[in-house]
Amino acid sequence: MTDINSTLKFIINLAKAQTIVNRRFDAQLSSYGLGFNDFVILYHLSQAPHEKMRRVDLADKVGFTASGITRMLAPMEKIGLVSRESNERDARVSYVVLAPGGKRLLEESVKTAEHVALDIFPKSKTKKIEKLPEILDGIGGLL
Amino acid sequence: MTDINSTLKFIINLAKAQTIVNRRFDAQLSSYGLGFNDFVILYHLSQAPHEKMRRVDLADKVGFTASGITRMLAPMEKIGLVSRESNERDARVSYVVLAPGGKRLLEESVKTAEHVALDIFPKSKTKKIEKLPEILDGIGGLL
DNA sequence: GTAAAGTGCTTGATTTGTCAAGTATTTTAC
DNA sequence: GTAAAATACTTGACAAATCAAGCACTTTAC
Repeated sequence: MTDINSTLKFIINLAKAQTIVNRRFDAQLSSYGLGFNDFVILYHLSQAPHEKMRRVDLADKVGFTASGITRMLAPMEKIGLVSRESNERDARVSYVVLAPGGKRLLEESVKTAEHVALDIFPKSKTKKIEKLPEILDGIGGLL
Repeated sequence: MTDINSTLKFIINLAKAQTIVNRRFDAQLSSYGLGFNDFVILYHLSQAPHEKMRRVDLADKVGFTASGITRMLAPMEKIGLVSRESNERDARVSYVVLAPGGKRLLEESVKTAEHVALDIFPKSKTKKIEKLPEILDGIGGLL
């Protein structure tokens, strides 16, 4: 019967919740040609100063590896959602810039995304959720 | 600057937390030859009556598709962690049974898994965590 | 100033899991 | 009792993301 502590149980639940949430977003956002992660990338870019970020920093924000970011960005670049800019001081870095197409698409899709979010966590739970960030905090930074 | 509601922000954080947590478990459990999801499967089987489940029910518990379960179980079956049993009444179903090897490995790895969990969410947060299941509840059932 | 270490990014090989479709069986409804 | 719908599972084709390795450039330390 092997039982486990409540923290581990919580993490198992989190994992399950996550796969379900992800599927739901992907389904709803697919009409814009976006996956959940694409949406998240566009969102983070929109928050960054000058709407651009180093790829490494973006990876860190999203919680992916650098290589994952390279792979995700390639098609987004091809269809004009993001573009590339270099740094004069440091030839190693290349910025990802939110391109006009990406900005437009983000604006179009944000309502849908918010709707899906509220559909998953109904308003009644919103208050509780606002207290949660402190719990997730230790893991890897938020926002 | 496109801002989004707090529920959507929470979900974005959840996703990030999840990928980080997952990587951490995989890293620690790899010494047992297990991934996080393998561990979760063994755990669910250990909880089930007679330590067996229909594949469909297991998929549901873990939050995967039926096909995902088929794929994950194949190698576990090969190395003797789980085995297969059929149902006399219904020839469509095949049970997944926790095999002795799987039971042993679960017992061996559970301490490590709990340790990782507490490492991620320190004891100080355990009390708060215990209130969380009700929030995740709407998503897809727990435990 | 130059060798060693560190950083930023990309690429090949692989793993993990999805979706859509297919097979086999069982249940429903008439 | 039989046709249609539903259920359980598997499979081929693919998508998404990892890791390990490599390349290019920069920083550190001597």
